[in-house]
Amino acid sequence: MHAGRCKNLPMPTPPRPLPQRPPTLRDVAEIAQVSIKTVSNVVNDYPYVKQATRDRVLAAIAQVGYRPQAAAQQLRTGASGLITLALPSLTFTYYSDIAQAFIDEAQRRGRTVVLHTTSAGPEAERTVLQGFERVLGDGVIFNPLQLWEEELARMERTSQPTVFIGEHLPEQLPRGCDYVKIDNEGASFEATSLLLDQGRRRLAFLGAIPSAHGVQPHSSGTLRRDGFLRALAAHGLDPSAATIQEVGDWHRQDGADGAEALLERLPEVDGIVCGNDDLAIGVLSRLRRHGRRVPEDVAVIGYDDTPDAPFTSPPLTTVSPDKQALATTVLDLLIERIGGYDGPPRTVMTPYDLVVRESTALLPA
Amino acid sequence: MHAGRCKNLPMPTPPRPLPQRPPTLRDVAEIAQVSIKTVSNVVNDYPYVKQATRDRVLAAIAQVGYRPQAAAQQLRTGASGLITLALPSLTFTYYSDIAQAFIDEAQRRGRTVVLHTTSAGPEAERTVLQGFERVLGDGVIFNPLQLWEEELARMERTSQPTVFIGEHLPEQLPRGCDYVKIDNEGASFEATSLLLDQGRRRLAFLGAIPSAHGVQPHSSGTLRRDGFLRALAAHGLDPSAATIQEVGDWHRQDGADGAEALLERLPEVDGIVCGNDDLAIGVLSRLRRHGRRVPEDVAVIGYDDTPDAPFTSPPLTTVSPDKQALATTVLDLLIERIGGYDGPPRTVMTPYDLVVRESTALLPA
DNA sequence: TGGGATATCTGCAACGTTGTAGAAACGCTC
DNA sequence: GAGCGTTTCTACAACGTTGCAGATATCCCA
Repeated sequence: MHAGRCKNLPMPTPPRPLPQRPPTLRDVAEIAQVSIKTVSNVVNDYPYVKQATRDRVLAAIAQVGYRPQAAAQQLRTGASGLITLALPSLTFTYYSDIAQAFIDEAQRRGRTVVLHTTSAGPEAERTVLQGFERVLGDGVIFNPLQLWEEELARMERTSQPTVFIGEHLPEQLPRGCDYVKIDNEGASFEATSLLLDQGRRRLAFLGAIPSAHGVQPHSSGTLRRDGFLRALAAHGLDPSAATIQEVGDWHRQDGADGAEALLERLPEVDGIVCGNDDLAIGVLSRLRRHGRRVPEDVAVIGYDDTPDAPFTSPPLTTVSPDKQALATTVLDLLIERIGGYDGPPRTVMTPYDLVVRESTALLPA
Repeated sequence: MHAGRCKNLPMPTPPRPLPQRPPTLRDVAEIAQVSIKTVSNVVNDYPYVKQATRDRVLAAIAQVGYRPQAAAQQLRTGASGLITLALPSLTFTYYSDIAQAFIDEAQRRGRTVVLHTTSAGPEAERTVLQGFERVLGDGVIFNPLQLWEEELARMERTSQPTVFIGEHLPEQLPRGCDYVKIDNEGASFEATSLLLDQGRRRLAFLGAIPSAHGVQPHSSGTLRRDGFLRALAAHGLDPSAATIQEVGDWHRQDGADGAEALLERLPEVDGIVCGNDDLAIGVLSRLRRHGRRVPEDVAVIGYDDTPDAPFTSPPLTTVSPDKQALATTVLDLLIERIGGYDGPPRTVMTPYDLVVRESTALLPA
């Protein structure tokens, strides 16, 4: 609360408190008695530097603790080494798993991941598409959930190199991007067939999301449901009579709520194919509460093979996408685009496995 | 394999293929017929710009899709708006939860999170301490696991503004950092007391990690164990006779393995306090396999209140750290330091709750 | 001994932005 | 209509780095 200001006192070099700028090439150069450029050459392993000079420079670097400033490098070279990963939310185990896979794989390639989450909704996703408020990273890995297909289809080209992951993107993608997906429909078909082959006939799919405003959120739900229906048809059942249980979202709690509703609609259900593992975990908790035995009375299948799956009660049969392969493929494509490749959009399918655990054990009968 | 080089052909402006640089202030200025600085003034809401000029500039900005380049801003101003979050691994639900909390809170403050994971070991943690290879963000939030206390104590000051979270940091911290912690010991005391008050007497703590090379990894385990032991003593039991079950790490699988070992050592166990929820989930799965009923035969308590906890079988009693409070507190401190504050290290304790669920239900007796 | 290649080092300019200082135009008062 | 303050705009420099084009010095071979 010191109101008065000393207007005329000439402050001799106001001692800048903390923001003591980190050492620069200039500082190193001064100590090593060489030009700035030579220091730069040493840092960048330019071969034509005498060993003696190199040693002197390296010593100076160590002495002042020099580290290159990413901002200046980026300004000069146009590349930041940053990759933006835009996911719905880390509170879904599936996404935190793939986030880790991407971080590891990026670190392995000398790149750093900037994480952005879009659980806020379509507004947040649109921000991602438009390239954020500031030009920051070299490219984006983007898993949209709520994005209107038409919106994406309208774009002529993405604002920066982009690789989409997830589901339900339009056939016709803008220029400047690629798309890596997982065969949801096929995986769901395979999972459902497993139950049908066991003789179970009163199956339900849990995980459809009612579409609001024409938005199709979690459209992986749609694909997985389609695979479910196709499997029914392939086994001679009538898909139009199938039980499709809607849920509010894809968290554990939604699975629990959905299970309550389902048990009311179809008390004799003997197999539930869930949209993901989190839903399945909620389902298991409610089946237990209602005294249904798994797998004796009801079989349950999840999707994602989250780290939880082997430890649920009983351990959960689930579709396991190859997250490592996903990360590798995506980064290959993205870095190629960052490097200047500008061919037409490419679509790549990555593999999955059906991991069979006790929640779908064969009936002793 | 085109070996020959055309030395003398003067290439007239080689058409740079993709890396078409994004529009700059200069481009906008040209279109709007004003100086670069005026565009900058408009972008930064400098008040002394005529409305007509402002409109013209805004139109030009929209026309070319101008977005400021973070790198140039950082170079000029010295601040990037980036905050580095260094965590062990997102595959622990606890860490992915707090990562999300930090991302949200940072987004709310107009800052972006760079995520770095250090599961690779002490080497990776040392890199964080040294400020990484390049100067990138404005500050770090760092949850070390394996860092030698002495190593940190030896530092005079951190290489950039830092807030530590987690456990077992030295009393004497370097300059330039703060420390936000959770009262692990107290929480564990309270959790253990809950079981003792129910009359359970053959308790075990599961989650100690054998220390290798003098390193004290997961030292939260130590604190939580200490609280456990203190509770025993406070209830008139002999802490030196307590059962402490070691585990290899703190994943679900380690909980499962630890439970197997524990059941062999102390078959009559009637209460297990686990180092975290993931361990508890593994424990529950093995108790079930061995036919032990929870909570009738054995009560189980976890730590972290991960999203799994309400959905385990039975739902898990657990200590719930206030992640939102953690994120808020940490960012407050960090941003204050980034802003130039350079006072001595501060230590802040954030609150927790004991969430009682069925895994510790009272015995009907 | 000359000529060309090779090795080692340097200065300059530019990347896009913003702080500073100041020029120019305007409006007001006496 | 001179003087002064306010509004509006601009030029310049600098942040730290690297590509480019050279300047020397050194070496090898004819």
